[in-house]
Amino acid sequence: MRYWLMKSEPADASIDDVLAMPRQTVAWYGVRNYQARNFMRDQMQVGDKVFFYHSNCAEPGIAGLAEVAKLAYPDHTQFDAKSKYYDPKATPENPRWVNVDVRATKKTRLVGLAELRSHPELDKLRILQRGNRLSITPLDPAEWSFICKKLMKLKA
DNA sequence: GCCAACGTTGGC
DNA sequence: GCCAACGTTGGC
Repeated sequence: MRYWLMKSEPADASIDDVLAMPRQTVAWYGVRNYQARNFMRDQMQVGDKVFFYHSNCAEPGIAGLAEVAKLAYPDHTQFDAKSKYYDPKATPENPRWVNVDVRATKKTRLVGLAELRSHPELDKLRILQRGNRLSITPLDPAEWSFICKKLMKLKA
């Protein structure tokens, strides 16, 4: 079992949006970064735990809990010429991009960047490193459980 | 909207 | 294989 933080732009898919979907599940399509793709393709297992992170929005931070619901499979948007995620170099015989399915399990209070940064225990968190832009990053178990404890408290 | 940081592209 | 130019990310 591994632990992940996955970024989503709330304008695209917020935690509320995903919780409102059938089976609270969404295909995590549109990842076009090789490192993030490789995490999904090579490491994610059904049942892996996920922090659902809101990025590029007024209040960036962890907004909910989720889990991996389906192993990686070809991202259908890479074949769709009308999609903004279309990749002309990808073919069904030779897909370049994959996605997992993610099931949202719970909306949490929002734990913003400033709060995350305030804890020395989270110094190594990938999302807090300078210049980090990866949309999918692993957490170690200690980081996961530390943040979970924070989420259970009402305030920072 | 700004801009720092980073990834990708493509000419050579 | 180098590296400059360009595009994207994402907090502020």
